Amino acid sequence: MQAISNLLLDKFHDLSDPEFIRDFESVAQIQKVKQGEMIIDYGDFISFVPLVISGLIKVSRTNEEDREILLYFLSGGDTCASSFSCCMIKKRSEIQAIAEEDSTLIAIPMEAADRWMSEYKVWRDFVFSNYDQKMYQLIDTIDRLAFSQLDQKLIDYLEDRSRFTDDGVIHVTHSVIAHDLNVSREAVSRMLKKMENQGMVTLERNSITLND
DNA sequence: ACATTAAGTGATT
DNA sequence: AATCACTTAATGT
Repeated sequence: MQAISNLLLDKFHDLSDPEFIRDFESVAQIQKVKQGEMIIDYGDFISFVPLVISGLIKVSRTNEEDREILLYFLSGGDTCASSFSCCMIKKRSEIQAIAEEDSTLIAIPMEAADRWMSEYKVWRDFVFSNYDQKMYQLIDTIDRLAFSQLDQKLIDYLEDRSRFTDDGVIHVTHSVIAHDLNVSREAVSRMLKKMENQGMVTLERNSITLND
């Protein structure tokens, strides 16, 4: 039980309250997910709040016309903002979370996450600041979908994703990008080629490097 | 060696 | 910019 709180403190420094940690240890569960694994699907009843320790999670939503839109990514130190609201009002999930890489999560039972809101200031602050942060990311996403042309969308997308790598190499195929941005694969390939000619990126099979 | 998948390209709408 | 048809290159079995 020592290990799990170390994981917590390593990625979530804001939650370092001794009393909280003790309570946390009694309910938290480590959950490992493999790349491509569906963590939350539409209509799932969410019974826990996930805290992401490592890896990368893609949170997205698909509309009636089967178009998937990317909402945001979660990496170490993040939590799923919409899972809170989902839990609190006992609603089924409106979104989908898929592991983009092998990832490690800590699952907090909804009952505890709820109770902590009134018991621990560190937890409450953490939840709200995270919610706020994710809201801004969502606004960015909306801007991107509504107003940007493909070149800008691509740059934003790549910058967004490169924040989650330490060597600047993004492991992704053109068709995955195309899918995330709701454009054709050919358009992505052509645009990336242009960007490569301008020296902005370096292209390899299955990976893209963003050059400042 | 062969099949599959990723990426590049030109033509058409 | 999307779709189609096709080519080329890399990777897996």
